Amino acid sequence: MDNQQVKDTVKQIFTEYLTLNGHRKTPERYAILDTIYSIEEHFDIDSLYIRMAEQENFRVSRATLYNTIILLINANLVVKHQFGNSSQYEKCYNCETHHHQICTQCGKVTEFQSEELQNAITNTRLKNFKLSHYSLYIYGSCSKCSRINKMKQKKIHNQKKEK
Amino acid sequence: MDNQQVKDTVKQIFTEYLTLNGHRKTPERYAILDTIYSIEEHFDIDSLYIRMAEQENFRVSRATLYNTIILLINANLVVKHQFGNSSQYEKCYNCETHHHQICTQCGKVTEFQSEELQNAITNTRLKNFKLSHYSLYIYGSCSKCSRINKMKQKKIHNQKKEK
DNA sequence: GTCAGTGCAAACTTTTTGCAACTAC
DNA sequence: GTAGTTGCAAAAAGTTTGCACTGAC
Repeated sequence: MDNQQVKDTVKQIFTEYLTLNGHRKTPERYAILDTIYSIEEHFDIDSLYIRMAEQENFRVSRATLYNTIILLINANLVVKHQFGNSSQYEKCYNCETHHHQICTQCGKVTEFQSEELQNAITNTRLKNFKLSHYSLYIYGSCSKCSRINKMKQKKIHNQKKEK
Repeated sequence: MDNQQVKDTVKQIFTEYLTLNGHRKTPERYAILDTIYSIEEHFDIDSLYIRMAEQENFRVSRATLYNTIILLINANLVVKHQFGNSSQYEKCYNCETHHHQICTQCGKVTEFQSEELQNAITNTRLKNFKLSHYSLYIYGSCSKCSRINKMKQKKIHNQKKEK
């Protein structure tokens, strides 16, 4: 499925969702959906706001962005993440399930896929709970920060030797 | 290990951490650690603040709570979670690893354990990344909200029949 | 005695809310 | 026409920061 096909499909899904729930089909809502499905990474409300204004030339208020994002989450077209200071969002239709690695030192977030993990999680039997989606955040040190740490430790080691 | 033993041990660990990193051993820091290890569930800064003031009779400023929590996270004695609006924290020494179920409708958070899942995650080979800890958040509907949803759907179904 | 740590208030950031104007239905 | 949406600005909520004072070392 190419990008335009995905955009058309999610537009359809969103339209159905809006109709079913008695919400109006405003140009703002479709413009926001379209922009989100042009973004490949995570984004927060502020960067979405700026992107829409600068790249798409479409001014919407932040309040509308917050409102619309909630609808999109309920329609299962967007997922919300909470690492760092502000909430991060991500399109989720037709996207591979992925997991997140978060470096606790530099804050860098990278993604990785693992079918095994995915299966292990979705096959877990949950008591009194109906799974809809999940987020796995793995915290630790990225290669860059690990290297810096090693160098620091070496430095301390050498200083002790000098004494 | 009973509760007091755990408290003593984490106090030791914290003392080591403070010494090693050239931080001072203030009464505030130990009072905060002690309070946190009296709390069984998740908590946020505000509820910790209130609990310390009301139950422990120990006034600390919120700023100090934020500062100290960072030290405790670095000392691996507390973990930070981010669901809902404010950051949630949790003691983590001598605690079973657990995973979180979050109801997307009522926001209720419950915990569950699964060794299989735990093993699947910790055994995952990560590229260029050194795991220190992780968080798994499973979103969906709790039994209560699932029941409400079913009733709603039934109602809609019946209404259609009437027409 | 010195400087890290604390308390307080102000500042800042992110998100929510109230209200008038607008527009999809 | 009407009620759901939008934009704006103000408010709220959570967190960080600057500064004077305190107390651990």
